[in-house]
Amino acid sequence: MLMQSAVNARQFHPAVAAAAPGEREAVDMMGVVMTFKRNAEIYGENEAADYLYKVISGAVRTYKVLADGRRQIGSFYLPGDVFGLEVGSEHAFSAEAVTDTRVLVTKRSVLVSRAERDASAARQLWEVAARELRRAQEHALALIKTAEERVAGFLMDMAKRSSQPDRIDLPMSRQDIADYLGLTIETVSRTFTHLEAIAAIDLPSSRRVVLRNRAALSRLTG
Amino acid sequence: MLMQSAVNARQFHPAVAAAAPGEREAVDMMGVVMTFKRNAEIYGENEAADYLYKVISGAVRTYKVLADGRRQIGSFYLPGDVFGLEVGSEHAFSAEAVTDTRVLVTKRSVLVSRAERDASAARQLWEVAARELRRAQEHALALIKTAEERVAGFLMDMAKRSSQPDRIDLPMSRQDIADYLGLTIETVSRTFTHLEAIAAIDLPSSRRVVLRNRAALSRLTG
DNA sequence: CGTGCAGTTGAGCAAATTCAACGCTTGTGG
DNA sequence: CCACAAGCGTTGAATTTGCTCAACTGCACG
Repeated sequence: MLMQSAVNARQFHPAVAAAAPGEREAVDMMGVVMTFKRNAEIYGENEAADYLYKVISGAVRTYKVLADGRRQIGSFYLPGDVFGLEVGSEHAFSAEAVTDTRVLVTKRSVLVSRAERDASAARQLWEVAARELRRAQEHALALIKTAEERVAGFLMDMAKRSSQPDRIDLPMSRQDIADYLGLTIETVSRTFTHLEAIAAIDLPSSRRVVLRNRAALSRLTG
Repeated sequence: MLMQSAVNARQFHPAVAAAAPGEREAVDMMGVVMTFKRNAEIYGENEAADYLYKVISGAVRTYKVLADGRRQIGSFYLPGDVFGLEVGSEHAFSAEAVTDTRVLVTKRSVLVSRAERDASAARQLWEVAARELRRAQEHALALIKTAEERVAGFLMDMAKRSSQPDRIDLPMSRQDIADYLGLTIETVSRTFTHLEAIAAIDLPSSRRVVLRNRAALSRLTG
């Protein structure tokens, strides 16, 4: 299988083709596993959207940079999440690894042509797009709220996606959170501190959050 | 055709079935035309999303109301725009007519089953979803910007969708615009006035905007 | 043991909101 | 036909929220 993907290297992601054989690992016939170091670019805005990605471990952020340097993070993707599906032929956002990350990479055309034959594959593809739409809608909804509501909502969302029910290990920096929520790092930091002060959360370390009072937190959500 | 839709009333929108024959008009086999008065509800959040709507004339807003009464407008739909397509089985937003509005209503299942046979119909359906996703992403992007950037961007967007190149007839109130942009009516009003003061726009009346300096406006877009 | 990065905290400031008053248009009833 | 109420929009003043600028801490890594 590994040898076969070497033979078919041209059908995979450029970085896959370039990688030495030992750096990639075939998982099944649906794609190859790639690893990205912290902050490494996975793809760039306006690049051809020829591949779909599924996070195996680590975390990914998609983002845009405005003309004046402001950065807007579109989404964070955690293990199990699929990203890179675009409505057009090009990526609308850039994607980077937040931490060292392993992703399963599959050629989009393979999935699309399979979807044309297999209704359940088509439905899966639709599901990915659907999730993306819902995410964007909820993100827009969050951005009309106050700083405290945004941060509380972010934590609730992360908790829901976390493996442990009430503990969150944040893979991303305060700057990442700020750029996702449309706030400054200072405001995010202050809000974390404030949420700790009112006993809604605990902050054993800056990247670890324990939900101490879910009810209070969800009341702050707006 | 009109009589036939009367016979098949059960497959149409409840309001269609309830309407007297003279109040609806069949356009083609894809659906029936319905009219909604200013501020009339077209569908509600959490209702079954069994129909697709295409604006013929007028304007439509989709929105959610938060627990504390704040309203977030998801989108405005102008003639030619399709709305009501949801990723799940229920509407994520409510929809209302902004002004007296005529829409073409089609049963979703009809389009879906056609898409299963006809690839171009499938592509059209995908296109509608794609536009919706792009819209939501751009909306989120707009909401991290300053008030002036949001308003300028909104006007540029409306101008792009307007029939006349540099003149916009706004169908919606300042409150609608404010709820769409995540601002207050006062801030929207002040920003309009300010844009007029710097000669970026003219305001012959409160609902009419003339773009006087597109370059200045797009510079303010961020 | 420094150096650099990430995060926190404080003080002052700018942007947007809130509260309030007022003008204009529209529609309605006397 | 006029008077007046209601809705919409604008403007002003005070207040609040979040941002900017700046200093400082803790920690990891060379």
